[in-house]
Amino acid sequence: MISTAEENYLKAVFKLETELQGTVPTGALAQSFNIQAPSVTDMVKKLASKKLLRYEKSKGVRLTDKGRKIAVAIVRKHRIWETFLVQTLEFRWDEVHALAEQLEHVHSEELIDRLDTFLGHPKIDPHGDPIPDKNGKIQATRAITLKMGEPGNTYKLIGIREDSIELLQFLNKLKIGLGSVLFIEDRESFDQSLRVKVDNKAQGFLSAIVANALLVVDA
Amino acid sequence: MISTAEENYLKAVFKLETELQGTVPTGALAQSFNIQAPSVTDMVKKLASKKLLRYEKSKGVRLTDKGRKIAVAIVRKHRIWETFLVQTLEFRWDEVHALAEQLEHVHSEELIDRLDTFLGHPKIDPHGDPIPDKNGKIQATRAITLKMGEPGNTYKLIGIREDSIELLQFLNKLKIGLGSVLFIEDRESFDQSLRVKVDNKAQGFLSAIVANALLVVDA
DNA sequence: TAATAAAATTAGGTAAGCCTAAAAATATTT
DNA sequence: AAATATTTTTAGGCTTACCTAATTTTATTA
Repeated sequence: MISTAEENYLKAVFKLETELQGTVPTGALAQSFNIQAPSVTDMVKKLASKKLLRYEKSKGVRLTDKGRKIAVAIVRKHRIWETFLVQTLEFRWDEVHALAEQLEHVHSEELIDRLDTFLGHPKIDPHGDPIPDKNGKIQATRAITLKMGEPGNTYKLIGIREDSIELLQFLNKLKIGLGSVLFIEDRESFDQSLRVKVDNKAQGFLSAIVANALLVVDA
Repeated sequence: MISTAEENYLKAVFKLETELQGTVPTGALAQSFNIQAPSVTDMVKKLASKKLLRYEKSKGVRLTDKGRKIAVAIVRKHRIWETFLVQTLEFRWDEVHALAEQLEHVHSEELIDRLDTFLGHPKIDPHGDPIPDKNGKIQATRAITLKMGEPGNTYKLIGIREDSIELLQFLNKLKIGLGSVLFIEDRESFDQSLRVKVDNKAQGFLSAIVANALLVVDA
C-alpha cells in the first residue's frame, strides 16, 4: 500500500518534471513541501527502492512508468473532486484546492469512476486544468493565455494557470469566472496590459501578469 | 489538530459507551480495532491529557463533553457520506462502509454541511442509523425491529441494525432493501421465524435473528 | 584552477501509533 | 481467604516521516 506522503511526493515530482523539463532535484521537492532537504533524500530513496522513481544521488529524480501512473491517477482524483465540489456542491473555485488535497487520497477507483460518471466525464477542472481519463491519457488543452490573444478578438475563459488564491479572489471581484467572455479592446504598449470587456460590459485593464494566467479559447 | 487515529478512538468509545452502558475498558477498544492492549493504554492517556475523555487506570474511559462532541461529528460525517454514496453515486448499501470510514476523516465542516444540504438533510442513513444534526442532536428512530412486529401487519424497512456485510448481501439476494414493504403472514412458534411477503410477493421465512436486525416502521 | 558558495547527503534524533514480553492489578474460583 | 485466571499497565522496540548539525558533493566565481 502507498501512503499519503508517498502519493504527495509522486504528484509533486510529476508536476516539477514538466515545469523543470527533466530531472527534479531533491531541493525542489523540499521547497514545494516546505520541508527540509534531508527529509526528501530519505523519502526519494524509499520511493526509488519501490521502483516508483529513479534516483541519481546528488542529481535528482525521475518518475518511472509505474510512478507516473500513480501520479496521474492522483491528479485525476484531485481534479475530479474539485469539479465535484464546484459543480455539485457549489463551492467557489478558489475554495476547493485544500479540500481536494484531502479527498484525492481516499483509496477507491470505483468511487472516482462513479463520480466521473455522475459529473458527465468532465474534461477540464474548475481551474482549467485537463482531467486525465481512466487510462491516464491527458487531453491537451488547446487553450492559450489571454496575453497571447489579439485585440479585436473574443475569448472564453476556460481555466487559470495558477493555484494562487489571491488571483482567484481578485478575479471573483472582477466578476470574471470560468466561461466569462473576454473581448480584448486594446493592448497598452507601455506595460502590455489589456483593456477588456467582460461579458460585453467594459471592465478596464488587466495587467500582463494577470492576462498571462488566464487560459482562454476562441469564443 | 486531531489525528485520524484519535478520531477513530473517540468514535469507538462513543459506540461502546452505549453498547456497554457505561465505562469502556481499554480491552474493548483493543478488540474493536484488532490491536494490542498496550497500544490502547498509550492512546487513552493521550486523549485524556487532551481532555477528550476521562481515564481511570485499570477501569476504563468515558468521553468528556468535548470528546463526545467530536465523536458525534464524526458519526454525522460517516452517515452523511454513506447516504451520499448510496443515494447519489448509487453504490449498494453493503459497499459503502469502508469508503465512509475514509471520507469521515476529511476535515471540513463546510463540506459536510453542503453535502447535507445537497442530500436534502437526510435523517437516516442507508443502514437505518439516524444522522446527527449540525448541533449533534440525534433524532431517536421510532423504528422497531421486524421481530417485534405482529402477524397481519405491514412494515416498511428503514434500516439494518448490523454492520455485517454478510447480512447485507443476504438481504440483497432476497431482494429486500431499504423501503421494501414487509407483510408478516405468520410467526412459527417453534423458532420464532417469520413468514413474510416482500413487496407483496410471497418470500418465505426469515429467521428470528435476521428479523431482529431489520428496522421497520408501520407502512 | 583554486577558492568559495550552494546543494545534497550522512548521521543521529523526535513524535505518533503500533508492537512484544514481563509485571501489576483486578476478578474469579475453590 | 488463598489460588488461579484474566485484564491492564509498564518497559522497551519498531516504522514512518519529519527534524538539526555536520559533512560531502557539485557549481560558481575570482
